[in-house]
Amino acid sequence: MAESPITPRGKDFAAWYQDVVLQGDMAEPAEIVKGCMVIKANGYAVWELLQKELDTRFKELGHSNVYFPLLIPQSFLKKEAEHVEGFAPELAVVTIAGGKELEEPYVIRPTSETIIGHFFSKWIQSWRDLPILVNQWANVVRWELRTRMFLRTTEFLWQEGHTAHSNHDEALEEVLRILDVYADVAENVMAMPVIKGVKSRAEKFAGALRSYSIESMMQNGLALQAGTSHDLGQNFGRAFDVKFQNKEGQLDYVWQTSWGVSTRLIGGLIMSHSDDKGLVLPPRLAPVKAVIVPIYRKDEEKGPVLEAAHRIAKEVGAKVDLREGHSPGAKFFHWERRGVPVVLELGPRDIASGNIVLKRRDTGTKEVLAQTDLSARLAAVLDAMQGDLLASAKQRLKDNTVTAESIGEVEEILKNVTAEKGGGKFVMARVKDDPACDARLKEFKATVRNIPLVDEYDGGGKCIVTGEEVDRRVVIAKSY
RNA sequence: CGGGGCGUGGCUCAGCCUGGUAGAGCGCCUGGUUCGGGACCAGGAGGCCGGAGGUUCGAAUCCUCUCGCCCCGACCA
Repeated sequence: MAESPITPRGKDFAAWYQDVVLQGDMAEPAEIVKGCMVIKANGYAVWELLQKELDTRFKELGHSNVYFPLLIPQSFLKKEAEHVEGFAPELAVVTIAGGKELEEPYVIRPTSETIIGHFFSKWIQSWRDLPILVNQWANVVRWELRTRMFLRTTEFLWQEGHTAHSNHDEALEEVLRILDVYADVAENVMAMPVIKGVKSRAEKFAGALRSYSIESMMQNGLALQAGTSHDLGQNFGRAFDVKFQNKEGQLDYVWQTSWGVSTRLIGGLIMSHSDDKGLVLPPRLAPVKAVIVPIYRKDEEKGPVLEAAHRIAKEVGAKVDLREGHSPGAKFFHWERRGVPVVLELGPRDIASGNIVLKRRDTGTKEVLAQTDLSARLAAVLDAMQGDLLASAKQRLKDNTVTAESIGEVEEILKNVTAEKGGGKFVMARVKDDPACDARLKEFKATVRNIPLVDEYDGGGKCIVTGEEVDRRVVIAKSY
């Protein structure tokens, strides 16, 4: 047996991840463009499926898609004090265009709150213009120091929703509604369980009043922020003079929200389910759900096998691997690495018996069934796989979540955790929402991931850093 | 930007110390035999050794400069 091209998870989780991305034909480093990647057909197809799931939900909630410019006047970024401070280090700036130095440089958008604020101020005069609910599918650029494919690249794809409301309650409702959409897609489409919560003040989006996130746990126990939804308050309204006249005839600044998920989700998907044999995709996000590998020795076997393969493929919506010059074994490995949920083997023996062999990607189990039962059985298997992937991810999250009662205990649990070696945990401990406490955790490279919206633990008690009373435990972890 | 490493066929690398006709494995192409978990045989294509300068009769190899990439640290969806 040939050596696997994939580093086992236990040996080096980071190397394993790279191998799975590459071998699964999801993406490859751009090389010639620092920190960027090429998303390949198999990866982009997953993104398209995710886009469809999200887009449908956004539209059901009344949002419309729009598109704002990639280039943003540099001065815009500076209008919101916290925002510029947060993004300044990672901006790419265009200073020359058309062969001439620009009077005012453009930044390539790292996010679009500022330029959208500008247009909101033009569009909004009255409470009757509100709410505005828009979303854009776009690319953004953030000059990151350390990149990893899908998880953090210089350029990435995402959606950013932007809404404006006449009061804070309504804006906050929007923020939480979207957080629910994200959690729904993560759990029910991606089979990736998440914890909904509020970011600590130290970790919130630059310019937001509060940020909310969904956090998930990867197989190495590291946390991944899978989506964020921001309550921007009136900060951008003030910065961009987005005013409206309310029912009482008074001028007020709008209350805004913004929210996004990115191609990072694909990284999360990979690190949630894949194994040492390669990519594992939940059926709902698998571009190809089943592949038939035809098996034949002699020419007189080839005809009937291919004929049956095509007929069955049509019936159940599978793809037939017709490549010449590859043995069936090589084909099995090929599709396995690419995360196809089900591989169907069809050879002379099956033609004779009217059967077909079905192999499930996640469990590796094989079953022989009558061709006539395949359609129903395939649907059931895909359904079961979707459910089982979520169940096992939930179990892993549960198994690797612990409580701690002192800062020393937290440090002891997390100090030796790395992306390569793994061993990460979600440590539930009481920590006050104070940047000084976040700083204390940072001493051993851990962060407050979020403060869960739903307290599933034992309520309030004393902060392990300051000793002050807090009302619940927060999620502490090392993260991507 | 600090510390470490690396640039040689498409990929992974050997060769460099001790200068003398550019190599291996994988992949690719052709033909044949194979095919129920990574097939085999035969033939073949493919490289100004990252770039520039220098030393030398002669440089992948020695010297100087340069460019780029990867890893570790400080920032982050």
